[in-house]
Amino acid sequence: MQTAVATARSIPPDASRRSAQVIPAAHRFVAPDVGSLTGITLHLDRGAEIVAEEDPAEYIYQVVEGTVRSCKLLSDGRRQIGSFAMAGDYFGLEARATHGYAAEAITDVTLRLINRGAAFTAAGRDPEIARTLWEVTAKGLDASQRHALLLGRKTALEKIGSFLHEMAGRQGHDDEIELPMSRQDIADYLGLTIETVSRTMTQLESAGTICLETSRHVLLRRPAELARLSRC
Amino acid sequence: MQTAVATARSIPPDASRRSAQVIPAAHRFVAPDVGSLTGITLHLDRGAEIVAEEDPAEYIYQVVEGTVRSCKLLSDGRRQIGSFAMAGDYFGLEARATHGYAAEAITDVTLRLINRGAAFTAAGRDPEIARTLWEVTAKGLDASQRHALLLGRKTALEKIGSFLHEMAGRQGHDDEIELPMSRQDIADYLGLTIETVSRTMTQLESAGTICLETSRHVLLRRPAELARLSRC
DNA sequence: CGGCTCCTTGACATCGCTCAAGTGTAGTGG
DNA sequence: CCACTACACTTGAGCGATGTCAAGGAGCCG
Repeated sequence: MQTAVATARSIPPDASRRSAQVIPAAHRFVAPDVGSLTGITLHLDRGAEIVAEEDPAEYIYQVVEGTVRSCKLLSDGRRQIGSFAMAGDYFGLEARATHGYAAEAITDVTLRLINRGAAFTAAGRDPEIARTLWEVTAKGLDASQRHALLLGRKTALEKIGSFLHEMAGRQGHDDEIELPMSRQDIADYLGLTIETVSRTMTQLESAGTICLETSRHVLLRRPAELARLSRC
Repeated sequence: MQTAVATARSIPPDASRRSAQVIPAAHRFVAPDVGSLTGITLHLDRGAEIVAEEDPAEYIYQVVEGTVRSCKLLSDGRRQIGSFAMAGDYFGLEARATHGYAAEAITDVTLRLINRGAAFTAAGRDPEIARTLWEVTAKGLDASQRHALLLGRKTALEKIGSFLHEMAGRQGHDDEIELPMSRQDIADYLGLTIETVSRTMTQLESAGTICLETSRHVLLRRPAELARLSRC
């Protein structure tokens, strides 16, 4: 296995949306590994663009450490973040030969790159690898559909509640979250504006549901309340 | 291959949201077939619930004729339709052993059922089947992420424009659409209310972009304008 | 013709957005 | 260590797109 350090492409000038903090602790849930496929390990700085929309899909990526956002843009700059990939998560695994969304490092990240062609060849030989590729994709689809329900039908309060609940689950803590992403990223993930995110967080704090130790460090005073807000 | 006619489960009492019209003409784009896997063919009446949320995932379904909606519900009845499955499309192919969404027949439908276990077994033997299963899932993921961008960041006008543009593409016509679904279904697909859907359609008609022959039969006067509204 | 639905339209309310300050907070250089 | 800068975040005021509530029209079927 090779190792490399790179800065990749530089940040697009418009991206006044970088994040600014600590890498979250190791996560409890780690996706299954794509069998014996080795890959290149890559370290990237926060803000690096990993793939751009419509880039040829050369690699499948697995996050080793750090957080990556996958997003789509409208021509006027409106942005929708489809998912945050954290330790163990895969991204860049798609049907078409080009990426359908951009991927950017929110924190400094360590990635494992798997050649797309090699992965497909291996999947053709080994049913277990094929099954894992499919499962990774199917879980992404499930998550995306749950996210669509949130975007289309939940209120701002429910969106923030669901988000905090989701992050707590992913970080494996019941009562404490470290947010690696900015308010702007949260807004673009939830289909809100940055102001509404901020106001709604404040509202949850006033209600005693959470405590904002710092803007990126959140204590969950009443996790059950967040679970209720995120419930279907 | 067996054939059967059934009425399946009856419509939940709350579902005052049935659709009421003609099956669209055959579609131009037909998804690849899952190899040699035969299955049961099933005819269902409009309104039939094909699978409920959290039902055990026994089958993978392919639509032969008609239209199916996949949707998720919040406990208070708010609904989000994730996708409409039309001739050739698959649904019910998921990572978990239970369905993540309900599927309901919008029109009378003909379905091909493929036993989930049998499909996975076949995929374990035949890499081409495995690849097809993955591709179907990956395309669903891609569609779901484009849909998330629409739900999170587009205006009502852009949502309706994108929807009409999408339907025109799927039906293979440039200037005419037959909508198999109700205004309520469209609203639940786009994250709007039925009134906003109706008003926005009227607005597009006043602007000369479309012509509502009947509420379900739409002529596209300026397809380029719809393409512009749906553009990224 | 009567009774359903489905759809459209109007009047009004409201949630979340826009615009605009103002307040941290981290990083940098003297 | 402090001053300065640059972001990131919060808060307020006002507005507007979309939702809510209510009524009426249109098509379909018995």
